[in-house]
Amino acid sequence: MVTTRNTRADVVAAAGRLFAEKGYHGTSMRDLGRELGLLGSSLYAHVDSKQDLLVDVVEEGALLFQESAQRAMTVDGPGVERLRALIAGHIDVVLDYHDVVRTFLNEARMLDGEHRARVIAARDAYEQVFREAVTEAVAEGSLRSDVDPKTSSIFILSILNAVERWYRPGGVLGRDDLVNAIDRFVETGLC
Amino acid sequence: MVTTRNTRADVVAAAGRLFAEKGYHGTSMRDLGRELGLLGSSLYAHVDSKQDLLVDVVEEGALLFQESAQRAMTVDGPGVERLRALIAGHIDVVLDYHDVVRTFLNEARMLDGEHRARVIAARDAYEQVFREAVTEAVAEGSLRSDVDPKTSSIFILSILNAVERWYRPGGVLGRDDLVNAIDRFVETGLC
DNA sequence: CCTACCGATCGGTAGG
DNA sequence: CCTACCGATCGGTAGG
Repeated sequence: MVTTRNTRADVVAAAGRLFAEKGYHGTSMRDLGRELGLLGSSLYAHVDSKQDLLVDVVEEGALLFQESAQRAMTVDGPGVERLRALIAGHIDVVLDYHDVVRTFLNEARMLDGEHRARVIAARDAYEQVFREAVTEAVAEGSLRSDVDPKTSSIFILSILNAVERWYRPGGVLGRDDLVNAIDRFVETGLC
Repeated sequence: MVTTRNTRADVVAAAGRLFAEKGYHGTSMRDLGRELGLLGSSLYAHVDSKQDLLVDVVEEGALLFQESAQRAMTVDGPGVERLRALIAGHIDVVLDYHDVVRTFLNEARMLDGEHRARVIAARDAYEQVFREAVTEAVAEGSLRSDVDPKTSSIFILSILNAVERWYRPGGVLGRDDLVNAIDRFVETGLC
């Protein structure tokens, strides 16, 4: 096996892993170098600063969710179907980009003011897509008329984002089972 | 106003605030000293190590949730009432001990193996109380018979724990409104 | 990507 | 709780 040179993408991916596991401030550039088999100082051939790596990882996360929302909104049919597509798409992102998502959810607050503001704006826009799907589903009669789209969207996203904290692939609960369980819980609750 | 000496409890409380805001690794002992109006080195008159402070804050959080669960389980009547008491109690803890809860939820993973294991055990025991309430509520017919107590409890706790991330007191949504909205969402969903 | 290094800051200690 | 300090580690740079 040849040991090949690392690309910037390799460095960002490794940063995502370590930031997810130990946090941004709990990860040193020397830790990151070790993960890639080089010295901490060598990383500066790829990036200008440690903060740059956090920016890259977090913006990748924001982009993944944005793209997922765009795909879900192309689903035609009733609003409740678009809501289900948003849920399934979110779960896909969480499970397929576990480390990026963890860093996006837990470490974005470590960004400097300007970048943090952009991430918050992206997150708000993403939440807005959920609200619109809920609003449509209420209007078409798929959901109860007294449902508040804002609060409901927060509750749905709370369940979706927490998946990163407890779900482990390969268990008895498969991905489709998970999505179905969330759909069911969201649509009919426990009664 | 007299400037009085800090107690260990003051130090732990300030640590909770800073750990919640900037993370454990993002908070230095000098930051913490500044918060209390003294030098970083002076903190060692109160604690043996920085890790001790994290242990104190996180174990306080674990205790608060444990006590809340114990109170909720004294509620007699149907299981669904105990579930509602668990939900209301959890929200009280989250809103009354915001910083402790944030640190408990986000920084416990920074603990060393032994302490982290204890916190995980406490969290599992707490979740188990939710499962039992759901199981009883299913048995008595308050909740659907095909409800899975384990997954349902995780979803409920996902909503409850996320409150720390978005809810701000003093807004249009009061504490009782919040609890009622969660009860409604959990029991009947959006349909 | 390494060598060699920088000033700053880290958690923590001895002694008062 | 402060003074004075410790060795270790931090993010980062110059030059190759």
